[in-house]
Amino acid sequence: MKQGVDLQSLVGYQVQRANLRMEVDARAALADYDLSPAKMTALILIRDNAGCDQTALGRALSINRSSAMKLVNILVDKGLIERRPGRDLRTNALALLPRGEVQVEAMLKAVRASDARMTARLSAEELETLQHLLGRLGPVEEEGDAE
Amino acid sequence: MKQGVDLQSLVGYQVQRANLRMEVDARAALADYDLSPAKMTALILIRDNAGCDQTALGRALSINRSSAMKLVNILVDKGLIERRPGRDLRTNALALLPRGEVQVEAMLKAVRASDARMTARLSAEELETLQHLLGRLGPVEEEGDAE
DNA sequence: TATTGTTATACTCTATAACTATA
DNA sequence: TATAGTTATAGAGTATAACAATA
Repeated sequence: MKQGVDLQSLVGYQVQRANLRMEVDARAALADYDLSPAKMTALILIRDNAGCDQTALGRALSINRSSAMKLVNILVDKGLIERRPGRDLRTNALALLPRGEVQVEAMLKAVRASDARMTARLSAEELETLQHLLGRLGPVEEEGDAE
Repeated sequence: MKQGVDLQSLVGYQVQRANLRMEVDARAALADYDLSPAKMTALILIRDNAGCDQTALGRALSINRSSAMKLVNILVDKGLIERRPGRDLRTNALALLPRGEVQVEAMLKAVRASDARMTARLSAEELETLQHLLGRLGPVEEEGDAE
């Protein structure tokens, strides 16, 4: 199937295809844990930001409050995290439970192996370049864009 | 919200975040057309592979026959493509209609502008490097992997 | 007034399973 | 037997809208 110059020349398309390949492999690496890569990310964020609330978690994942709620419910039901009293009566403080810590470590091991295999064709220097360039993809504020 | 070294060091995570940023912007750029970036991709593939069947289109998009069916139905309903008799009686030959051609051109213009804005921080050389590195992300066949 | 959590509902995208017609 | 299209159904992930409690 021809892809043509129109698709090939779009960086967004290339990023999307690369992401799909990476994600499929990472998902397979996590199959034993019944958690998607995104849910592993949530666990790591909760671990590294102990006591954060659901809304902040959602912001970090680029999902809204309601979606974050659903995600947190799933992780709570699996016994990986816990809702504790937060900084005021509206707010939860999310905490990773011991079982969650163990699971995060195991999942990270599996995902790191996937990541290493998928990036094996790149040298250490190329990897650093790739990460640097990816980090610079983003909107550039235009003339009238500031408020 | 701290992201921590565990996430930062995963190339898959960086690709996913970059893809999300690119996709949000491209989707916004296509808002006038009521078609997602993926549907635009489908139109381009049909245009550049006139007469292809649904299964081949699905393969190119990494979706299965059934999902490709749904996608094709939507594009047909919008009057952008057409199912024509294929190479045998089982098969459709997909064809972009004149209205679809006009629409693809307009959408490409919008998406190219989005892509240009999102990559504006990178030089031409850096862009080429990025595309090259992205293209090399993928599984490396291991010892016992061949059949 | 603004924010957090919550619930109900709906939409998009994809998948599986089964069927029909054709090869 | 295998393949293409089709249909019904289901699941994951996300969103919007509304509400209660709290700030």
